[in-house]
Amino acid sequence: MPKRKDHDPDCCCRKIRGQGRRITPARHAVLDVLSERGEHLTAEEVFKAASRRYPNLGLATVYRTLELMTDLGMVSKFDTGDDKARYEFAEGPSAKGHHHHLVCTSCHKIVDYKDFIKEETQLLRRTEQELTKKYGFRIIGHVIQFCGLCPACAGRGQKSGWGSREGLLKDTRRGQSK
Amino acid sequence: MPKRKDHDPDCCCRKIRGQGRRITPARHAVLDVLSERGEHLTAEEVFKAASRRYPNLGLATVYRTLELMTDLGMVSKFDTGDDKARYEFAEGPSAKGHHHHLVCTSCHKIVDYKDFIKEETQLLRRTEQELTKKYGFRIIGHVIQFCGLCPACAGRGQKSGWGSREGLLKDTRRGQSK
DNA sequence: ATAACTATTGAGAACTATTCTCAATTATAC
DNA sequence: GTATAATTGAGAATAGTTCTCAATAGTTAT
Ligand SMILES: [Mn+2]
Ligand SMILES: [Mn+2]
Ligand SMILES: [Zn+2]
Ligand SMILES: [Zn+2]
Repeated sequence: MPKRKDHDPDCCCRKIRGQGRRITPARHAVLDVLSERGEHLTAEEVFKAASRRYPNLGLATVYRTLELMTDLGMVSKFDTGDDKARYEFAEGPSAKGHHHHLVCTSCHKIVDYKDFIKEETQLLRRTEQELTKKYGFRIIGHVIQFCGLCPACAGRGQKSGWGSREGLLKDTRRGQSK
Repeated sequence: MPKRKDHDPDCCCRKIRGQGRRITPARHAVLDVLSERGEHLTAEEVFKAASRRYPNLGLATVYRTLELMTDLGMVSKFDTGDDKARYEFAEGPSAKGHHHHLVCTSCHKIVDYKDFIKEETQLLRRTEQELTKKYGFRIIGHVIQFCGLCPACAGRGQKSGWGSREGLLKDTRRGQSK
């Protein structure tokens, strides 16, 4: 049996409506995919999956819908360093609640974690206040992400794109590695 | 008088040499710009500035050099959500030491901050250990970034690209705003 | 239900930061 | 100096995302 949709249509629709915005099949399809097909999806992945359900969906519409959802706070958009934005539900029953990401800079595997989230949240709140007072920013969110090598990639010394260190360097020189 | 170069050529050169790598004028030019011209520079900005010094520098070379420096850990690369990677010195006299960023999602102003860095570092270290134990990742680095609206942008309700919330929504509809 | 209004859509073109290709150059070791 | 292979510049190529625009279809008022 198919996974159940649990994005709570009523709640979502209520949020989407407003400012003259409309509920459309394309938007439903995107929401459905996001709630059924796990998380950390790229726009392309959302597009492929949602197209099955709603065959003449356009890729541009997926981008537009994801942007809207993000702006509404229903979806969170993030980037793991592979030049493809990723999206996941930020609220509603299928959302995992507030969590952060551990990313493999080599294969781009993403792990959700909540360890120390309590402490983090506390520290973040204090930091936010300090930053607001000091710099006058109206703080809206934060990005916390650890990067490293997953067990598989750590095994054979992989090159990591982000913040890698000597010893893990890609060999960019010509010639065949004898 | 011009700002002094303070990227400590000896230290840098020592790091660059190795694995058969070479010191070249192009690499020097990039290093110089990075150490003299402040931080948070895009590749294009580095290119323009470095070209003045070394007129037939190629943009591709700048990208290659910045990637190398990043891999060597001399430079840190980050992204503020405007689809342009930014670079800054990570170590050496001109580096500001470990700090994090506060980013305006509207005008992309970047503020360095060190508030609570001590506490953050402590928490991060504990979290890293926990994550390593639990998921087997070899952790290499982290990204911590607050996003919000700078005083100027907060003034007139700007749209923020990342994690914005209702009330700050861009009006995407057609027609002229009466 | 019907009509009017206008937000939304799909298709493809356009955009743009970054990477790739390759012959020519040049830093380095001997 | 010579030999070797790393590096370079120029431009082409790539790829994720945004834009354009005529056509379509939610929504609201009638
Ligand atoms: Mn997640
Ligand atoms: Mn900085
Ligand atoms: Zn991996
Ligand atoms: Zn701003």
